[in-house]
Amino acid sequence: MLRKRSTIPRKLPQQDRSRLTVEAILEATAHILTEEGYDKATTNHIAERAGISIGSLYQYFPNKESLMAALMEQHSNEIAALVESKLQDLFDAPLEIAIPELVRAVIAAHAINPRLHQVLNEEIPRSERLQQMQKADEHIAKLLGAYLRRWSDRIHPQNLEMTVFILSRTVESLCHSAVIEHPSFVSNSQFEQEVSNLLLLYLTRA
Amino acid sequence: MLRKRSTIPRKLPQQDRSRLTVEAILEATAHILTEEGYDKATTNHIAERAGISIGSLYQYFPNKESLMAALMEQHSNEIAALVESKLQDLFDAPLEIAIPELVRAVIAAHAINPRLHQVLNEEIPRSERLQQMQKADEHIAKLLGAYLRRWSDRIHPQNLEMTVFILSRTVESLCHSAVIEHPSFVSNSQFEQEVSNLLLLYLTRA
DNA sequence: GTATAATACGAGTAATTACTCGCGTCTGGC
DNA sequence: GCCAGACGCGAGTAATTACTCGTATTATAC
Repeated sequence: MLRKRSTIPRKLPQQDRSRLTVEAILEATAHILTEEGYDKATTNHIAERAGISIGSLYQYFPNKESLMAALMEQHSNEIAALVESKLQDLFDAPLEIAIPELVRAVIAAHAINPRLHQVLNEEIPRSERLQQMQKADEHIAKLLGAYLRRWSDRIHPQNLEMTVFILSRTVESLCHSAVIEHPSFVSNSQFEQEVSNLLLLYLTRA
Repeated sequence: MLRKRSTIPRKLPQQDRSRLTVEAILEATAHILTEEGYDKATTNHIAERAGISIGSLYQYFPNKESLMAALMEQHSNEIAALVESKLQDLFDAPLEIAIPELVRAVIAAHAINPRLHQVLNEEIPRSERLQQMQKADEHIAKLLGAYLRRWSDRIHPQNLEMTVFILSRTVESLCHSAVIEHPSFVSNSQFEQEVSNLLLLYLTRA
Protein backbone atom coordinates (compact mmCIF):
# COMPACT_ATOMS: atom_id res chain seq x y z
CA MET A 1 0.00 0.00 0.00
CA LEU A 2 2.71 2.38 -0.89
CA ARG A 3 1.79 5.62 -2.55
CA LYS A 4 3.36 6.87 -5.69
CA ARG A 5 2.39 9.63 -8.03
CA SER A 6 3.13 9.24 -11.68
CA THR A 7 0.36 8.02 -13.92
CA ILE A 8 2.54 7.72 -16.97
CA PRO A 9 4.07 4.39 -17.99
CA ARG A 10 7.42 3.67 -16.45
CA LYS A 11 8.82 2.33 -19.66
CA LEU A 12 7.48 2.16 -23.16
CA PRO A 13 7.39 -1.33 -24.68
CA GLN A 14 9.76 -1.51 -27.60
CA GLN A 15 9.74 -5.08 -28.75
CA ASP A 16 6.76 -7.10 -29.85
CA ARG A 17 6.74 -9.45 -26.91
CA SER A 18 6.53 -6.54 -24.46
CA ARG A 19 3.68 -5.01 -26.42
CA LEU A 20 1.92 -8.33 -26.03
CA THR A 21 2.66 -8.23 -22.34
CA VAL A 22 1.13 -4.80 -21.93
CA GLU A 23 -1.92 -5.88 -23.90
CA ALA A 24 -2.29 -8.98 -21.78
CA ILE A 25 -2.07 -6.92 -18.61
CA LEU A 26 -4.80 -4.54 -19.73
CA GLU A 27 -6.97 -7.39 -20.92
CA ALA A 28 -6.56 -9.22 -17.63
CA THR A 29 -7.33 -6.08 -15.66
CA ALA A 30 -10.52 -5.48 -17.61
CA HIS A 31 -11.52 -9.10 -17.23
CA ILE A 32 -10.99 -9.21 -13.49
CA LEU A 33 -12.70 -5.87 -12.95
CA THR A 34 -15.78 -6.95 -14.87
CA GLU A 35 -15.98 -10.48 -13.50
CA GLU A 36 -14.80 -10.06 -9.93
CA GLY A 37 -14.86 -6.37 -9.08
CA TYR A 38 -12.25 -3.93 -7.91
CA ASP A 39 -11.31 -5.42 -4.60
CA LYS A 40 -10.38 -8.72 -6.23
CA ALA A 41 -8.20 -6.86 -8.70
CA THR A 42 -4.91 -7.04 -6.83
CA THR A 43 -1.82 -6.48 -8.91
CA ASN A 44 -0.61 -10.01 -8.22
CA HIS A 45 -3.92 -11.45 -9.32
CA ILE A 46 -3.87 -9.40 -12.48
CA ALA A 47 -0.35 -10.55 -13.32
CA GLU A 48 -1.34 -14.16 -12.72
CA ARG A 49 -4.37 -13.90 -14.96
CA ALA A 50 -2.29 -12.17 -17.64
CA GLY A 51 0.14 -15.08 -17.49
CA ILE A 52 3.08 -12.90 -16.61
CA SER A 53 5.00 -12.14 -13.46
CA ILE A 54 4.32 -9.33 -11.06
CA GLY A 55 7.73 -7.90 -11.85
CA SER A 56 6.84 -7.55 -15.49
CA LEU A 57 3.69 -5.66 -14.64
CA TYR A 58 5.65 -3.08 -12.72
CA GLN A 59 8.04 -2.67 -15.58
CA TYR A 60 5.35 -0.90 -17.58
CA PHE A 61 3.11 0.54 -14.91
CA PRO A 62 4.85 2.38 -12.08
CA ASN A 63 1.92 1.75 -9.76
CA LYS A 64 -1.56 0.38 -9.63
CA GLU A 65 -3.18 3.74 -10.21
CA SER A 66 -1.37 4.16 -13.51
CA LEU A 67 -2.67 0.79 -14.61
CA MET A 68 -6.23 1.78 -13.82
CA ALA A 69 -5.69 5.10 -15.55
CA ALA A 70 -4.46 3.36 -18.67
CA LEU A 71 -7.47 1.10 -18.73
CA MET A 72 -9.83 4.00 -18.16
CA GLU A 73 -8.23 5.91 -20.96
CA GLN A 74 -8.49 2.99 -23.34
CA HIS A 75 -12.11 2.43 -22.49
CA SER A 76 -12.96 6.12 -22.63
CA ASN A 77 -11.38 6.35 -26.04
CA GLU A 78 -13.43 3.46 -27.34
CA ILE A 79 -16.63 5.08 -26.19
CA ALA A 80 -15.65 8.57 -27.19
CA ALA A 81 -14.62 7.43 -30.65
CA LEU A 82 -18.09 6.10 -31.34
CA VAL A 83 -19.89 9.17 -30.10
CA GLU A 84 -17.49 11.62 -31.65
CA SER A 85 -17.64 10.12 -35.10
CA LYS A 86 -21.44 10.14 -34.91
CA LEU A 87 -21.42 13.77 -33.84
CA GLN A 88 -19.14 14.74 -36.69
CA ASP A 89 -21.25 12.87 -39.23
CA LEU A 90 -24.32 14.65 -37.92
CA PHE A 91 -22.88 18.12 -37.81
CA ASP A 92 -25.13 19.31 -40.61
CA ALA A 93 -28.14 17.23 -39.67
CA PRO A 94 -31.07 19.03 -38.04
CA LEU A 95 -31.96 18.43 -34.43
CA GLU A 96 -34.79 16.02 -35.24
CA ILE A 97 -32.30 13.70 -36.94
CA ALA A 98 -29.19 14.34 -34.90
CA ILE A 99 -30.56 14.00 -31.38
CA PRO A 100 -32.11 10.55 -31.79
CA GLU A 101 -28.99 9.36 -33.56
CA LEU A 102 -26.85 10.72 -30.77
CA VAL A 103 -28.93 8.99 -28.15
CA ARG A 104 -28.68 5.73 -30.09
CA ALA A 105 -24.92 6.09 -30.28
CA VAL A 106 -24.52 6.79 -26.57
CA ILE A 107 -26.66 3.80 -25.68
CA ALA A 108 -24.70 1.60 -28.06
CA ALA A 109 -21.44 2.85 -26.65
CA HIS A 110 -22.53 2.04 -23.13
CA ALA A 111 -23.75 -1.36 -24.15
CA ILE A 112 -20.30 -2.50 -25.28
CA ASN A 113 -19.24 -3.48 -21.80
CA PRO A 114 -21.66 -2.05 -19.28
CA ARG A 115 -20.17 -3.85 -16.32
CA LEU A 116 -16.67 -2.56 -17.03
CA HIS A 117 -18.06 0.91 -17.48
CA GLN A 118 -19.83 0.63 -14.17
CA VAL A 119 -16.80 -0.62 -12.28
CA LEU A 120 -14.60 2.04 -13.83
CA ASN A 121 -17.08 4.74 -12.87
CA GLU A 122 -18.28 3.54 -9.50
CA GLU A 123 -15.88 1.12 -7.83
CA ILE A 124 -12.42 2.40 -8.54
CA PRO A 125 -11.10 4.72 -5.82
CA ARG A 126 -11.12 8.15 -7.40
CA SER A 127 -7.95 9.87 -6.42
CA GLU A 128 -7.58 13.49 -7.49
CA ARG A 129 -5.61 12.38 -10.46
CA LEU A 130 -8.20 9.99 -11.77
CA GLN A 131 -10.98 12.52 -11.39
CA GLN A 132 -9.58 14.56 -14.23
CA MET A 133 -9.54 11.57 -16.55
CA GLN A 134 -13.01 12.58 -17.71
CA LYS A 135 -11.42 14.49 -20.55
CA ALA A 136 -13.31 12.23 -22.92
CA ASP A 137 -16.48 13.85 -21.66
CA GLU A 138 -14.95 17.25 -22.16
CA HIS A 139 -14.06 16.66 -25.77
CA ILE A 140 -17.55 15.43 -26.47
CA ALA A 141 -18.91 18.49 -24.69
CA LYS A 142 -16.88 20.65 -27.05
CA LEU A 143 -18.24 18.92 -30.12
CA LEU A 144 -21.75 19.14 -28.76
CA GLY A 145 -21.25 22.83 -28.13
CA ALA A 146 -20.11 23.32 -31.70
CA TYR A 147 -23.12 21.46 -33.00
CA LEU A 148 -25.54 23.49 -30.91
CA ARG A 149 -23.94 26.73 -32.07
CA ARG A 150 -24.25 25.55 -35.66
CA TRP A 151 -28.01 25.18 -35.14
CA SER A 152 -28.45 27.92 -32.60
CA ASP A 153 -31.20 29.62 -34.58
CA ARG A 154 -33.47 26.65 -33.98
CA ILE A 155 -32.67 26.32 -30.30
CA HIS A 156 -34.49 28.09 -27.52
CA PRO A 157 -32.18 27.90 -24.49
CA GLN A 158 -29.75 30.77 -24.73
CA ASN A 159 -27.02 29.88 -22.27
CA LEU A 160 -24.91 27.59 -24.40
CA GLU A 161 -22.62 26.36 -21.67
CA MET A 162 -25.54 25.40 -19.48
CA THR A 163 -27.35 23.74 -22.35
CA VAL A 164 -24.33 21.62 -23.17
CA PHE A 165 -24.06 20.68 -19.54
CA ILE A 166 -27.71 19.71 -19.25
CA LEU A 167 -27.72 17.79 -22.49
CA SER A 168 -24.55 15.79 -21.98
CA ARG A 169 -25.26 15.01 -18.33
CA THR A 170 -28.77 13.90 -19.08
CA VAL A 171 -27.86 11.65 -21.96
CA GLU A 172 -24.90 10.14 -20.19
CA SER A 173 -26.72 9.57 -16.93
CA LEU A 174 -29.87 8.13 -18.46
CA CYS A 175 -28.09 5.79 -20.84
CA HIS A 176 -25.64 4.69 -18.19
CA SER A 177 -28.29 3.88 -15.61
CA ALA A 178 -30.62 2.33 -18.12
CA VAL A 179 -28.05 -0.10 -19.48
CA ILE A 180 -27.18 -1.22 -15.97
CA GLU A 181 -30.48 -1.07 -14.13
CA HIS A 182 -33.07 -1.55 -16.86
CA PRO A 183 -31.70 -3.68 -19.68
CA SER A 184 -35.28 -4.27 -20.78
CA PHE A 185 -35.67 -0.57 -21.50
CA VAL A 186 -32.73 -0.67 -23.83
CA SER A 187 -33.72 -3.72 -25.83
CA ASN A 188 -36.78 -2.15 -27.39
CA SER A 189 -36.60 1.29 -28.91
CA GLN A 190 -39.11 3.03 -26.68
CA PHE A 191 -36.49 4.22 -24.27
CA GLU A 192 -34.31 5.93 -26.84
CA GLN A 193 -37.39 7.58 -28.28
CA GLU A 194 -38.39 8.93 -24.92
CA VAL A 195 -34.94 10.28 -24.18
CA SER A 196 -34.80 11.84 -27.62
CA ASN A 197 -38.16 13.45 -27.01
CA LEU A 198 -37.04 14.79 -23.68
CA LEU A 199 -34.09 16.54 -25.28
CA LEU A 200 -35.77 17.62 -28.49
CA LEU A 201 -38.71 19.23 -26.77
CA TYR A 202 -36.38 21.10 -24.50
CA LEU A 203 -34.21 22.37 -27.30
CA THR A 204 -36.92 23.27 -29.78
CA ARG A 205 -39.91 24.05 -27.59
CA ALA A 206 -41.98 22.36 -30.29
CA MET B 1 -8.29 -5.76 6.19
CA LEU B 2 -10.43 -8.49 7.54
CA ARG B 3 -13.80 -9.08 5.96
CA LYS B 4 -16.99 -9.31 7.87
CA ARG B 5 -20.57 -9.20 6.77
CA SER B 6 -23.13 -7.72 9.08
CA THR B 7 -24.14 -4.16 8.50
CA ILE B 8 -26.23 -3.92 11.63
CA PRO B 9 -24.86 -2.37 14.81
CA ARG B 10 -23.10 -4.78 17.10
CA LYS B 11 -24.72 -3.34 20.17
CA LEU B 12 -27.36 -0.71 20.68
CA PRO B 13 -26.33 2.20 22.88
CA GLN B 14 -28.42 2.22 26.02
CA GLN B 15 -27.04 4.93 28.22
CA ASP B 16 -26.66 8.58 27.38
CA ARG B 17 -22.89 8.59 27.27
CA SER B 18 -22.87 5.80 24.66
CA ARG B 19 -25.38 7.63 22.55
CA LEU B 20 -23.03 10.57 22.63
CA THR B 21 -20.22 8.26 21.60
CA VAL B 22 -22.14 6.98 18.60
CA GLU B 23 -23.02 10.51 17.60
CA ALA B 24 -19.41 11.60 17.91
CA ILE B 25 -18.29 8.69 15.75
CA LEU B 26 -20.73 9.53 12.99
CA GLU B 27 -19.88 13.19 13.17
CA ALA B 28 -16.17 12.47 12.98
CA THR B 29 -16.67 10.11 10.06
CA ALA B 30 -18.62 12.71 8.13
CA HIS B 31 -16.06 15.36 8.94
CA ILE B 32 -13.08 13.30 7.83
CA LEU B 33 -14.82 12.10 4.68
CA THR B 34 -15.70 15.63 3.63
CA GLU B 35 -12.41 17.24 4.60
CA GLU B 36 -9.89 14.52 3.82
CA GLY B 37 -11.57 11.92 1.64
CA TYR B 38 -12.16 8.24 1.99
CA ASP B 39 -8.64 6.96 2.04
CA LYS B 40 -7.76 9.13 5.02
CA ALA B 41 -10.82 7.82 6.84
CA THR B 42 -9.19 4.94 8.70
CA THR B 43 -11.07 3.63 11.68
CA ASN B 44 -8.26 4.66 14.01
CA HIS B 45 -8.26 8.17 12.60
CA ILE B 46 -12.02 8.40 12.99
CA ALA B 47 -11.86 7.26 16.60
CA GLU B 48 -9.12 9.77 17.33
CA ARG B 49 -11.08 12.64 15.80
CA ALA B 50 -14.19 11.54 17.69
CA GLY B 51 -12.20 11.68 20.91
CA ILE B 52 -12.83 8.04 21.77
CA SER B 53 -10.82 4.87 21.56
CA ILE B 54 -10.77 2.47 18.65
CA GLY B 55 -12.21 -0.20 20.91
CA SER B 56 -15.28 1.89 21.62
CA LEU B 57 -15.89 2.37 17.94
CA TYR B 58 -16.01 -1.36 17.39
CA GLN B 59 -18.45 -1.76 20.24
CA TYR B 60 -21.16 -0.16 18.14
CA PHE B 61 -20.06 -0.88 14.61
CA PRO B 62 -18.98 -4.47 13.88
CA ASN B 63 -16.87 -3.33 10.95
CA LYS B 64 -15.99 -0.34 8.89
CA GLU B 65 -18.61 -1.06 6.26
CA SER B 66 -21.39 -0.89 8.83
CA LEU B 67 -20.12 2.50 9.91
CA MET B 68 -20.23 3.78 6.36
CA ALA B 69 -23.66 2.26 5.90
CA ALA B 70 -24.93 4.02 9.01
CA LEU B 71 -23.61 7.35 7.79
CA MET B 72 -25.07 6.81 4.33
CA GLU B 73 -28.41 5.98 5.82
CA GLN B 74 -28.38 9.05 8.02
CA HIS B 75 -27.46 11.29 5.13
CA SER B 76 -29.94 9.67 2.76
CA ASN B 77 -32.67 10.15 5.30
CA GLU B 78 -31.89 13.82 5.66
CA ILE B 79 -32.10 14.34 1.93
CA ALA B 80 -35.08 12.09 1.41
CA ALA B 81 -36.98 13.79 4.22
CA LEU B 82 -36.74 17.14 2.47
CA VAL B 83 -37.77 15.84 -0.92
CA GLU B 84 -40.48 13.58 0.39
CA SER B 85 -42.20 16.25 2.41
CA LYS B 86 -42.14 18.56 -0.58
CA LEU B 87 -43.63 15.86 -2.77
CA GLN B 88 -46.39 15.22 -0.29
CA ASP B 89 -47.20 18.90 0.05
CA LEU B 90 -47.37 19.16 -3.71
CA PHE B 91 -49.49 16.11 -4.33
CA ASP B 92 -52.45 18.18 -5.49
CA ALA B 93 -50.43 20.89 -7.17
CA PRO B 94 -50.38 20.90 -10.98
CA LEU B 95 -47.22 20.09 -12.88
CA GLU B 96 -46.36 23.72 -13.53
CA ILE B 97 -46.15 24.34 -9.80
CA ALA B 98 -44.94 20.99 -8.58
CA ILE B 99 -42.04 20.36 -10.93
CA PRO B 100 -40.17 23.62 -10.28
CA GLU B 101 -40.72 23.19 -6.56
CA LEU B 102 -39.42 19.66 -6.74
CA VAL B 103 -36.32 20.78 -8.60
CA ARG B 104 -35.74 23.49 -6.02
CA ALA B 105 -36.06 20.97 -3.23
CA VAL B 106 -33.63 18.52 -4.80
CA ILE B 107 -31.08 21.25 -5.38
CA ALA B 108 -31.48 22.47 -1.82
CA ALA B 109 -31.12 18.95 -0.50
CA HIS B 110 -27.91 18.44 -2.43
CA ALA B 111 -26.56 21.77 -1.30
CA ILE B 112 -26.66 20.80 2.38
CA ASN B 113 -23.31 19.04 2.21
CA PRO B 114 -22.32 18.52 -1.40
CA ARG B 115 -18.88 17.23 -0.64
CA LEU B 116 -20.16 14.57 1.74
CA HIS B 117 -22.74 13.56 -0.80
CA GLN B 118 -20.07 13.27 -3.42
CA VAL B 119 -17.75 11.19 -1.29
CA LEU B 120 -20.59 8.94 -0.21
CA ASN B 121 -21.62 8.42 -3.82
CA GLU B 122 -18.30 8.29 -5.58
CA GLU B 123 -15.42 7.41 -3.27
CA ILE B 124 -16.69 4.79 -0.91
CA PRO B 125 -16.04 1.24 -2.14
CA ARG B 126 -19.42 -0.04 -3.15
CA SER B 127 -19.72 -3.59 -1.93
CA GLU B 128 -22.83 -5.48 -2.96
CA ARG B 129 -24.37 -4.63 0.35
CA LEU B 130 -23.93 -0.91 0.05
CA GLN B 131 -25.31 -0.86 -3.48
CA GLN B 132 -28.78 -1.61 -2.20
CA MET B 133 -28.64 1.29 0.23
CA GLN B 134 -30.27 3.45 -2.45
CA LYS B 135 -33.64 2.66 -0.94
CA ALA B 136 -34.10 6.36 -0.33
CA ASP B 137 -34.23 6.79 -4.09
CA GLU B 138 -36.76 4.01 -4.34
CA HIS B 139 -39.12 5.53 -1.87
CA ILE B 140 -38.96 8.83 -3.66
CA ALA B 141 -39.58 7.01 -6.93
CA LYS B 142 -42.75 5.56 -5.41
CA LEU B 143 -44.01 8.95 -4.36
CA LEU B 144 -43.16 10.40 -7.73
CA GLY B 145 -45.05 7.57 -9.39
CA ALA B 146 -48.07 8.28 -7.27
CA TYR B 147 -47.92 11.94 -8.15
CA LEU B 148 -47.65 11.25 -11.85
CA ARG B 149 -50.58 8.86 -11.71
CA ARG B 150 -52.60 11.50 -9.90
CA TRP B 151 -52.02 13.88 -12.82
CA SER B 152 -51.83 11.29 -15.56
CA ASP B 153 -54.49 13.00 -17.67
CA ARG B 154 -52.14 15.90 -18.22
CA ILE B 155 -49.09 13.82 -18.98
CA HIS B 156 -48.10 12.56 -22.38
CA PRO B 157 -45.61 9.76 -21.78
CA GLN B 158 -47.60 6.59 -21.21
CA ASN B 159 -45.09 4.19 -19.70
CA LEU B 160 -45.24 5.25 -16.08
CA GLU B 161 -42.31 3.20 -14.86
CA MET B 162 -40.08 4.59 -17.56
CA THR B 163 -41.24 8.12 -16.95
CA VAL B 164 -40.48 7.86 -13.25
CA PHE B 165 -37.06 6.49 -14.11
CA ILE B 166 -36.30 9.26 -16.56
CA LEU B 167 -37.58 11.98 -14.29
CA SER B 168 -35.84 10.91 -11.11
CA ARG B 169 -32.56 10.09 -12.79
CA THR B 170 -32.47 13.35 -14.65
CA VAL B 171 -33.24 15.51 -11.64
CA GLU B 172 -30.86 13.66 -9.37
CA SER B 173 -28.03 13.59 -11.86
CA LEU B 174 -28.33 17.21 -12.97
CA CYS B 175 -28.65 18.61 -9.47
CA HIS B 176 -25.86 16.45 -8.16
CA SER B 177 -23.39 17.38 -10.87
CA ALA B 178 -24.39 21.01 -10.88
CA VAL B 179 -23.84 21.48 -7.17
CA ILE B 180 -20.41 19.90 -7.41
CA GLU B 181 -19.13 21.03 -10.80
CA HIS B 182 -20.97 24.29 -11.42
CA PRO B 183 -21.77 26.04 -8.17
CA SER B 184 -22.29 29.22 -10.16
CA PHE B 185 -25.21 27.59 -11.97
CA VAL B 186 -26.90 26.91 -8.68
CA SER B 187 -26.50 30.34 -7.14
CA ASN B 188 -28.76 32.11 -9.59
CA SER B 189 -32.12 30.65 -10.49
CA GLN B 190 -31.55 30.12 -14.18
CA PHE B 191 -30.42 26.57 -13.74
CA GLU B 192 -33.45 25.41 -11.82
CA GLN B 193 -35.66 27.09 -14.39
CA GLU B 194 -33.95 25.28 -17.22
CA VAL B 195 -34.19 21.91 -15.50
CA SER B 196 -37.84 22.56 -14.72
CA ASN B 197 -38.44 23.45 -18.35
CA LEU B 198 -36.73 20.31 -19.52
CA LEU B 199 -39.00 18.14 -17.43
CA LEU B 200 -42.20 20.13 -17.90
CA LEU B 201 -41.94 20.23 -21.65
CA TYR B 202 -41.35 16.51 -21.73
CA LEU B 203 -44.29 15.72 -19.49
CA THR B 204 -46.82 18.12 -20.99
CA ARG B 205 -45.65 18.54 -24.58
CA ALA B 206 -46.67 22.18 -24.19
C1' DG C 1 29.36 -15.06 -32.20
C1' DT C 2 29.45 -11.81 -28.88
C1' DA C 3 28.10 -7.73 -26.42
C1' DT C 4 24.45 -5.02 -24.96
C1' DA C 5 20.08 -3.80 -24.08
C1' DA C 6 15.39 -5.28 -23.40
C1' DT C 7 12.41 -8.19 -21.16
C1' DA C 8 10.91 -11.58 -17.79
C1' DC C 9 10.95 -13.55 -13.36
C1' DG C 10 9.06 -14.15 -8.36
C1' DA C 11 10.48 -14.64 -3.61
C1' DG C 12 10.64 -11.32 -0.39
C1' DT C 13 9.74 -6.68 2.01
C1' DA C 14 7.59 -2.94 4.17
C1' DA C 15 3.81 -0.56 5.15
C1' DT C 16 -0.80 -0.16 6.13
C1' DT C 17 -4.92 -0.95 8.66
C1' DA C 18 -9.18 -3.32 10.16
C1' DC C 19 -10.11 -5.41 14.16
C1' DT C 20 -9.47 -8.13 19.03
C1' DC C 21 -9.27 -8.81 23.81
C1' DG C 22 -8.29 -8.36 28.47
C1' DC C 23 -8.77 -5.13 31.79
C1' DG C 24 -10.20 -0.76 33.96
C1' DT C 25 -13.99 2.65 34.90
C1' DC C 26 -18.57 4.47 35.30
C1' DT C 27 -23.74 4.20 36.11
C1' DG C 28 -28.08 3.01 37.90
C1' DG C 29 -30.90 0.13 40.70
C1' DC C 30 -31.45 -1.76 45.21
C1' DG D 1 -22.53 1.43 49.37
C1' DC D 2 -22.45 -2.47 46.54
C1' DC D 3 -22.85 -5.01 42.49
C1' DA D 4 -23.77 -6.21 37.73
C1' DG D 5 -23.68 -4.79 33.48
C1' DA D 6 -22.80 -1.06 30.35
C1' DC D 7 -19.13 1.39 28.63
C1' DG D 8 -14.34 2.78 27.62
C1' DC D 9 -9.65 1.89 26.76
C1' DG D 10 -5.48 1.16 23.48
C1' DA D 11 -1.40 -1.75 22.80
C1' DG D 12 -1.06 -5.39 20.01
C1' DT D 13 -2.22 -8.83 16.10
C1' DA D 14 -2.96 -10.75 11.75
C1' DA D 15 -3.85 -10.29 7.30
C1' DT D 16 -3.44 -8.10 3.14
C1' DT D 17 -1.08 -6.18 -0.71
C1' DA D 18 1.48 -2.77 -3.48
C1' DC D 19 5.87 -2.80 -4.87
C1' DT D 20 11.38 -3.89 -5.12
C1' DC D 21 15.50 -5.93 -6.64
C1' DG D 22 18.83 -9.21 -7.86
C1' DT D 23 19.01 -12.57 -11.29
C1' DA D 24 17.88 -15.23 -15.47
C1' DT D 25 16.44 -15.30 -20.24
C1' DT D 26 15.72 -13.50 -24.85
C1' DA D 27 16.27 -10.35 -28.69
C1' DT D 28 19.06 -7.09 -31.49
C1' DA D 29 23.14 -4.77 -33.42
C1' DC D 30 27.64 -5.36 -35.16
